[in-house]
Amino acid sequence: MVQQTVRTTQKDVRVIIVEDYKLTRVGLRYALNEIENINVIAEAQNAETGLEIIKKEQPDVVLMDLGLPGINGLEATSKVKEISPNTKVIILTSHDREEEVVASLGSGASAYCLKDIDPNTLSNVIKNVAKGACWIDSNVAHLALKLFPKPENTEILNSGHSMDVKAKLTERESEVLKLLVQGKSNTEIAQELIVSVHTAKAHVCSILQKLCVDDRVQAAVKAIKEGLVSV
Amino acid sequence: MVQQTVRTTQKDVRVIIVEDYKLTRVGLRYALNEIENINVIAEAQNAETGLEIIKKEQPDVVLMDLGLPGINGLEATSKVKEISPNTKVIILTSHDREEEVVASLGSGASAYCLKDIDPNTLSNVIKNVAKGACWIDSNVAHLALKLFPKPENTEILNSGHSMDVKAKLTERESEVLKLLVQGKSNTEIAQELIVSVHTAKAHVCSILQKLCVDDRVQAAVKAIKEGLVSV
DNA sequence: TAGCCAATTAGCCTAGTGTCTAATTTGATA
DNA sequence: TATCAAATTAGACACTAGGCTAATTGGCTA
Repeated sequence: MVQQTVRTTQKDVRVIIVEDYKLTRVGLRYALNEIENINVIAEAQNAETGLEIIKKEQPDVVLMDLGLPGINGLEATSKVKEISPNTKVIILTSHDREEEVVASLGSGASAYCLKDIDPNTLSNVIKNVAKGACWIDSNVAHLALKLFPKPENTEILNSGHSMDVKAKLTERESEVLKLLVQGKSNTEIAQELIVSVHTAKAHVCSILQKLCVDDRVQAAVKAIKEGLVSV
Repeated sequence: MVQQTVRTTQKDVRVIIVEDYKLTRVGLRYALNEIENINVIAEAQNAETGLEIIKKEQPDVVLMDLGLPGINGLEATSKVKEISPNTKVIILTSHDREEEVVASLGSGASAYCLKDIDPNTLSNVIKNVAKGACWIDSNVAHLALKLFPKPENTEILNSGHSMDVKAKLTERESEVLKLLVQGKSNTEIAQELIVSVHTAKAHVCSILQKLCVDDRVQAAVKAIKEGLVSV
């Protein structure tokens, strides 16, 4: 099978590899340098030296191992985004633990690949991530996707159907809920909305009833989980 | 440029297109049927008929437009995951609003593409999404990525460096925090851990101090935001 | 026009919260 | 061994929260 890709004016994606195992490093470099439009400009076997090079070179993409000695891949990823904000980070690891996937993306990574990825796919990922895309390996994607809040009441989006179970909050109640999630007390909410504490309490009370929860902590958690407020 | 892909034993990815504009539908079908290993088995111009076909055919992938008449693409995506859980949904739209991106992924979509995607990339996305991967278009990926909690204290993951600002929670405190986020009162926490209320309060108190917050609502919100607890 | 609902306010009462000081036990570390 | 941190418990105190009843106002609808 032959795929013809027409990319005439495309400039090279400049890549740096940070990986402690020499064998993997060399293998990666070899595989990627076969690919047109990808240029591995440097390698590092630990985060410290990797960060130095990245600061100097400001590459398009960094391939980052998670299990590095010293500063680990996660911390390194955060640092990369500090010292070279336009550089995209692709995590390349053999771990498939949920915490690591989520933490990686939270640290600023744009992609998460397991090491058994085929080189062809990896090269496509590199090119697309360089442009800003996000990619998560098929073996762990579900772990990341389940984090997104289910839109049960995003009024803007649904066409008036469904909206079944939960009674909609009034506009005022939504305002109160937002402040509640910010950790404001009833007194603070009252001050912010320029109403009496009694009013604030009344709103909170009906929010609790509508969300079917017992107290404001549960209300806050539910609001975040279901995307009722923008976190 | 020529990419050689070795996929001898790969079976076809069965695709259904749900899109109201005939022109786009036909164009998509034409473009995708050019690609090896992708087989567009049906089209629908609205969600209702699309869902019927999907229920019957149980395809590998659905290409879903967001702006459908009647049931919209988001609701349709949720329904797809109900009637055919193994079918992956790729959102194909021209919208780039944050709410829609997040709501799509929350509704069960595995990928979000803008309509100006090049067919070659789309075909790669289809094949990889069919295997379980997640893909987000370069123009909107940042909107989704910023949702992931920044891991400021994921002990398991960091190598002992940094850990600067916030004091680590003890094991017991983490347990308490977890219950707190579930909306449990101090009394309930005490019962669950088989300790006195005083103990529970003591733990909560030190959690508040370590997280630098004033009350348990803020603690819960912070815990969720920073991924200190699995939601 | 009558009725309903959102929003507002008030008082009251019980239960829960957060802070403080103080003390004991246990396991790990220097 | 001496010391330290974590976990535990207690009492007390000032607030805060949540539930209840009740009343007023303004806007929308049957």
